[in-house]
Parts: sequence; structure tokens; C-alpha cells
Amino acid sequence: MNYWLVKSEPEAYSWADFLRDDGTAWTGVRNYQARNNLNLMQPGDQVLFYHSVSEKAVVGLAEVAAPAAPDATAEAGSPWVAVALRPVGPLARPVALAALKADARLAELALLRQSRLSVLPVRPDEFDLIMALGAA
DNA sequence: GCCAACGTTGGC
DNA sequence: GCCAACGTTGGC
Repeated sequence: MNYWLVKSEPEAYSWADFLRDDGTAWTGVRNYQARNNLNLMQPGDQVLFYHSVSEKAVVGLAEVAAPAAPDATAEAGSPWVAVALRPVGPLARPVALAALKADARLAELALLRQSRLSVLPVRPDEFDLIMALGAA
């Protein structure tokens, strides 16, 4: 079991949209490093859902429903892939970026080190801590 | 709205 | 193969 974090601008595709759709194909990733992370995802992996830009908080938990497959929104023959994600549930309390930065135990969190990457790995200890911070 | 970080493109 | 120019992302 591995842990990940995906980012979405809520104005483009929000957690509420994700719940409404009861999951979605995570298409549109056009960065090789992010793609490599998508390729490493396995069904059942847990995925933190992060709202970037306007909210800057982890808002929910998703899981991988299907592994990487060619991204249907990309040109045929292109290297881009998508995984299927399904919602697990919202965090009782969103965990703000500021809270992540404030916790010394998250100093190595990939999100903080590579703020522009949209699909990031999360260590098990980091995942547990973020889930604890997001619990009621 | 600005700017830093960083990936990509294209000229040489 | 290098590097300047440029575009995009995302925090502030």
C-alpha cells in the first residue's frame, strides 16, 4: 500500500465535483515526474486530495480504483496516463498548507519541497499524521 | 497582481 | 549539448 497526494484547483475540479461524480479518471497530467508517480499507483493506494491556489488545504481522502492507463484526453500514442480515483471520504477538518508547514514532522513532505508538482508521494508516517490532523 | 520555481522549446 | 527565452503553476 502506498500513499499519494494529488492537487486540483477547486475552481477547475473540486472535491465536491469529485463526490458528485463518485470518482473520476485523473486525466490531464502533462508532467513526466507526475506521470511517473501515476504509473506507480496501485488499486487500493490511498490518495490525499489537495485544493491548491484558492484554498490550499488537504480536504479529502480518495483511493486508486484502477491503475494507470492511457489518458483518453491525450493524443493517441502520447506518453500520458490517467488513473481512476474514487472518494473515500472528506476530512473532518481540512488541513491547511500553513498547518503542514508548521509541523516539523512534515519538513520533508514532497508537497512542501516541490510545490509545483501535481502528483506527489506521501510517506506512511506523513500520511498518518495528516489524517490525524484532519480528524475531528 | 506579483514573482519564484521550474519545465519546455528552440536557436546556436 | 548548452542556454536564453518563454510559459505555467501556485504561494504570497
